[in-house]
Amino acid sequence: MSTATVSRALSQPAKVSEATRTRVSEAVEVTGYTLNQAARSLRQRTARTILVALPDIRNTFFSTILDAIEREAATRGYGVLVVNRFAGAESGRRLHEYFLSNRADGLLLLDGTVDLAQLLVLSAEPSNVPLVMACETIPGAPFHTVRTDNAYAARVATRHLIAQGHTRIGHILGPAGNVLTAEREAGFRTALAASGLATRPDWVLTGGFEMEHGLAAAERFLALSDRPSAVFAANDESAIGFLSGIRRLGLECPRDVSVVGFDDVAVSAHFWPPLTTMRQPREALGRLAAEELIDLIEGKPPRSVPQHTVLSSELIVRGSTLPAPIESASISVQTQ
Amino acid sequence: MSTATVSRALSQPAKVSEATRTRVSEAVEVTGYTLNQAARSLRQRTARTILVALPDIRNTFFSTILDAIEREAATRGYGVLVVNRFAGAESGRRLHEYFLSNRADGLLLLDGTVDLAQLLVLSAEPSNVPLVMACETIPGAPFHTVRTDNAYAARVATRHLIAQGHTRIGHILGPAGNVLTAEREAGFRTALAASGLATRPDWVLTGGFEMEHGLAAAERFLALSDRPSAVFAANDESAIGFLSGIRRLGLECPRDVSVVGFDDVAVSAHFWPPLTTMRQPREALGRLAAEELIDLIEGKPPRSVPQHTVLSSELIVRGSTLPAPIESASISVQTQ
DNA sequence: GAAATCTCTGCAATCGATTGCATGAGTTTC
DNA sequence: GAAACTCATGCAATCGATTGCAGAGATTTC
Repeated sequence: MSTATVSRALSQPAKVSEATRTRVSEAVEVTGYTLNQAARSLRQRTARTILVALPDIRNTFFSTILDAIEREAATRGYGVLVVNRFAGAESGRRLHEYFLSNRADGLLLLDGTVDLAQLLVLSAEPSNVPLVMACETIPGAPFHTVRTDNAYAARVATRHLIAQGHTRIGHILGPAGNVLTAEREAGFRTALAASGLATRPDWVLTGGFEMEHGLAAAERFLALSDRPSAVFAANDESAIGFLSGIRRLGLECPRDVSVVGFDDVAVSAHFWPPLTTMRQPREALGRLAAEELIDLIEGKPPRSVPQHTVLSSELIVRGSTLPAPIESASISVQTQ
Repeated sequence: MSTATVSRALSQPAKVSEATRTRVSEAVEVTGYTLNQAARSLRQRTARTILVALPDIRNTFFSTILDAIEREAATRGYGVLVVNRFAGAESGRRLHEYFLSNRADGLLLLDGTVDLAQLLVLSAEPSNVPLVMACETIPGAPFHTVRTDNAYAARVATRHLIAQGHTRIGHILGPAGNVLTAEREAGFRTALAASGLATRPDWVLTGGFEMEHGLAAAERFLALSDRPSAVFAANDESAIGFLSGIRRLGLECPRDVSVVGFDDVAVSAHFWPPLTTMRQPREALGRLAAEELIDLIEGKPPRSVPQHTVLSSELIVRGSTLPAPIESASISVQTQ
């Protein structure tokens, strides 16, 4: 029997006779044959692998999404190559190295701080690398995206504080230069403006997506002579760091300040106080992004126009937010 | 110029003349040539990729280790394929699929619940897949390992409670069938025995490595008529879930019960109360495991005897443990 | 019953980088 | 100056699965 027949028996069973198929499977069983993926990749110009590039895998937000991506990819027969801490000077070279070298068939990019020019080269002729951005996107870039409506969700979070009577509301920013930071800050400001509330510059604290950033923000918060009664943090990690910081310095949440986070990572429900937060549909984000990318790779249906999937987040109210204390409930005055 | 010369110019620069080398690099620059990894893999029977199989990437403990692995692999020019939720019925087939198919050159296994027979087949003739186990190992299995001394660390954690005067000490187990669970329980029991303390069966609570498990353990803890004054939890997640659970049910740590965790994940320092815990050197675990595996793959030096690297953990004392309350300090009676 | 059609299989080229061997040019040795 | 040697390069085979094409045999059509 020729190798051609064996190949067909394994890859396109419909093309060979019942008898041959059986003989082949028996032989495979006996000899323990396995396909050489490298040879197939070389011939088919396909790797059955996707590359996932993310900013920080240690962050639970991303690791949950990676989990979902990996599961979706596995069910469709794709392997997942992971590149962590993607942003930075090296990212261009690394992209180049991975693609056009047949290691991966497509790129799932979870990092919005990558040089757009590099990405455009990659996704255009002649390489034409299928590319999907998820979570963090680059506004206006011609790629398929899967994300949540961060600005709207930030508005919902802020409105929750306003609905509780807070009028003095601060914000802990995400990392500088990150699109999520900008979107969430914009939503925060929109919500305040819509209620006729002022945004005080010194109540918008620089921060980041890690607990240490929230901790540092707490120190600056404590140093304020006139403090807000509520704070919206750009994500749960910074909220947790912030709570940790103010507690060390003698304040208590929600007695002295209400806090809303963003993401609803696993620990938020178990923290003390349990964290009120915007829950992002992380499992769906990862799954849909992987689906989208693999559809693109497999070219069905051929989509020339970038597809934008926007999922929505959900407000989870827990113990870290309470109605504003009486002395600051001057809301009735302001809304007249 | 022949393709052979180009190949040599790129892979073994010493073998070609200065002039040719320059011409090749110029041509590469101009044409934007990149190596086809699939072709190289096919010819060299090498993928420059390692496979990392782990039980749960969402767990920060593992995601930090994966971060370290990825960094080490990247500096040595290796890609990282990730397979999550590895254990279970499918693991045998998946191993088979990935290896012997030239997708990866070696396996870094962070999951001790995989069928040993399958692994032995994989690592023996004729496939000879390089294999390193890290964190979770299989006792007695002939593989290189990188891990911490869990039993000893558990003893240290328990001794810390004993040193604070606790005599009534409970334990929240890890997941059933996990080697870490067994080692940590053994260390716990050894420490108690060494101090002449009894182990009460109803104080050893079933648990797991997730917060929900700690939460469930808290309910069983609360149901006890006679409770321990301190608890050693198998990891930080279960400790956090436990703390969350007892708080919901009206108890307070460390007033009513002291708690020690294991791992020192990022949130433990920021939790309330800040968690006393055994810090595992996660970065080193990941880095050394990756180094070990790649050395093995590259065959230098050829090691026929499995190498066992054992790192040590460090007790981080924070606010979740306090000296035993007076009424239970009947230690003087017991040690007489 | 001849022609047309269909089904299955084999032949051989192909993907692109690597590498053993051979060759020719240049250099050293005695 | 001939022999021995070094060095750089090219030739051509190789890795293993896939696939266009062709041909053998079976089946259907008129």
